[in-house]
Amino acid sequence: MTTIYDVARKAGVAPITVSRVINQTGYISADKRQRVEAAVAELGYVPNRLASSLRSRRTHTLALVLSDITNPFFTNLARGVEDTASDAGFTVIFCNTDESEAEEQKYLGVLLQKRVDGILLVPARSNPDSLRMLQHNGTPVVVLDRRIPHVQADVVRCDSEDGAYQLTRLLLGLGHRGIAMLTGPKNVSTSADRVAGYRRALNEAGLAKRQQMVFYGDFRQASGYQMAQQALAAQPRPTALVAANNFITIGALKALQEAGLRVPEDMALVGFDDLPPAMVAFPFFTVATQPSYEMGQAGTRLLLERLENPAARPFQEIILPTEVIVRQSSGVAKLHLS
Amino acid sequence: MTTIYDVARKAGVAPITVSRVINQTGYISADKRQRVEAAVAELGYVPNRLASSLRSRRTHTLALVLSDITNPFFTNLARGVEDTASDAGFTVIFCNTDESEAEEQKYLGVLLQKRVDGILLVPARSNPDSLRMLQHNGTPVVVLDRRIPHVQADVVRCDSEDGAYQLTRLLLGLGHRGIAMLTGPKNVSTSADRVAGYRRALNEAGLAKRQQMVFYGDFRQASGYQMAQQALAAQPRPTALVAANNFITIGALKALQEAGLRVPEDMALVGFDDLPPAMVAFPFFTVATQPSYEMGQAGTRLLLERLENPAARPFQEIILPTEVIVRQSSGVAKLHLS
DNA sequence: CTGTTAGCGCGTTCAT
DNA sequence: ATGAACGCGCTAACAG
Repeated sequence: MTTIYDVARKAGVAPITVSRVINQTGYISADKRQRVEAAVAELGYVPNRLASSLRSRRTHTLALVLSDITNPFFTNLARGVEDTASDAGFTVIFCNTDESEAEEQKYLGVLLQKRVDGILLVPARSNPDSLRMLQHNGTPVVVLDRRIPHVQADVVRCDSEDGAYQLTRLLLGLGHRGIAMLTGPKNVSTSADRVAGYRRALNEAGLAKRQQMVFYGDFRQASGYQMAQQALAAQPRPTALVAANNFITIGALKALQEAGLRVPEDMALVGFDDLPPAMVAFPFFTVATQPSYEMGQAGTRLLLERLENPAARPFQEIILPTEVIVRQSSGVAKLHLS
Repeated sequence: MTTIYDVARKAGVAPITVSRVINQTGYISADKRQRVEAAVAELGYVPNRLASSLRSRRTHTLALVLSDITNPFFTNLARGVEDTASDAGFTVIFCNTDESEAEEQKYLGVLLQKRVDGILLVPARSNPDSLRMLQHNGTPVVVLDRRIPHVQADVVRCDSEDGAYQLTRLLLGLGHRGIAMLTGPKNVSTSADRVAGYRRALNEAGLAKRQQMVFYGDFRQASGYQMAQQALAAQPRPTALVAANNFITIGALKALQEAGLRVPEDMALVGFDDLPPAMVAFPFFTVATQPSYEMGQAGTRLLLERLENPAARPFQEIILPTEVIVRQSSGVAKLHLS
């Protein structure tokens, strides 16, 4: 493998001069620069970033740790991260935790060993251990999508509470009084915040706690299916469902279809997260949509700033707005029809 | 930052012994192993893989270079890669080329500098330059999803020709004679192979070349939309469309809807690539589906084998089968109805 | 089973 | 504007 020394010899300069040309650092005379560049081309020299990173303590690598890249919400987020990082000359390592804290720990350990410059973390749980470990280690982190209570950190997330509040208000406005919430794990902030928004809307509408129905599961389709079945078995049976993410929404729809119920005629169904237009043949669901690409973008920018200037500014929390898109699945006013 | 020397001093052993404990290489007495592990824990030592990779010439990192992770086909493929790599102790760097050869070149250059152990490449074009460059450099590569003509390499892909053949046969069997193909770029093998399968089916049915209609675009929704409009303007107007991927299919559907045409009554529509069940409210499209997760899995296994044992076996080409799933969008027999 | 020596390829630091 | 010397942290190679 050819090294900086081979290039230096061929160009008749010192190795450090080659280094300076490659990294565009310091001033080099046009003459020597050209000789170096010629030698690089001739030898097909490929700089070894392992060695340079070891010496300079910068890897120009970020990591994105998330639950499941298979979910379009996270795919878009990942794309936002990658585009932004790439523009700044960084590459990105992706890690899927599948919402497992053990996987998360394992990956974070590996990433620290690889000395990534910074980490974008969608925490598997509200447990602060992982984040504390990273902060203790000194690796810059930005938390994405979710909060971790009682810990100071840079965070970029959406307003889950407000999104759920709006969705629930919409259903209330359509005359529904029996509204059930199908959500993810209790100790994931998005899950908890969406429940909170749901409860606030019902409380404001004067519906007491015993008229509030919350089902906890996880963020996958199978769970949505099961929770919807539970909701159908409840007495009194709800007339509307709020699903805490896209996969839960689809799972719930399947359960309703199997039960022979029409949406929205027999049961209204709304949910969090929209699907990209390029994936949907028949847009149907009323949703609270989150700007996932922008979230990845903003998080990466924040992280890159931190790298430039560690501890230059206090921790920041960026909260992006959710937007409700009304389609068919929420139905039209029931009171007036009946 | 604490190093292997700090650990060695604290444990009263030589640095190399620490190295052996950490990497589980060679035999170490239980006594020393425990002392080392205690020292590691006490100091919170995190091995520097930059240094170890520099020395050992292995980074335990793979790269996946693909066109767009936002497409569920590639997302699943990526997940197959990540799961397999992770199980083997490798991390994965993802790169989106957006089908641009320039982006591809740029990324490959960076990856070589980072000394990734191997590369999984979905080539942007059939152009062999990138692959040749990697092979010349000596970095193991596995080509995924697409062929690169006239170059020897490990390849894992699906049988695009056969999938398109089957889809077209299905339409022929339903009585269609005016069948148009909406495909991607001419110089991407999946695009070309699907055209070939389409033509073979039509040829076998005795439909001459002038009765074959092929529209070339790219693999995105907007392109599908435009190609469908062109197909609608053709004389005679086709009665069925074959789309070369999922995004083209959706784009085509939108164009048909805008033109006031019903699918499948006024126009049959079939395509390549299914969407994951968790994303689809109403399964509608008749498709040729590819096992994308398995493709990522198989490709990664092949690559890992190569790393273990460079040049131990000849290049391999694994061709996975496509499967046709019949749903509504292809319609039922027209001849019998009319 | 354990240790010694040396060097992977580069950039920091200091000098001129 | 350019260079010399050194070390980043680790493991290959060899010795015992």
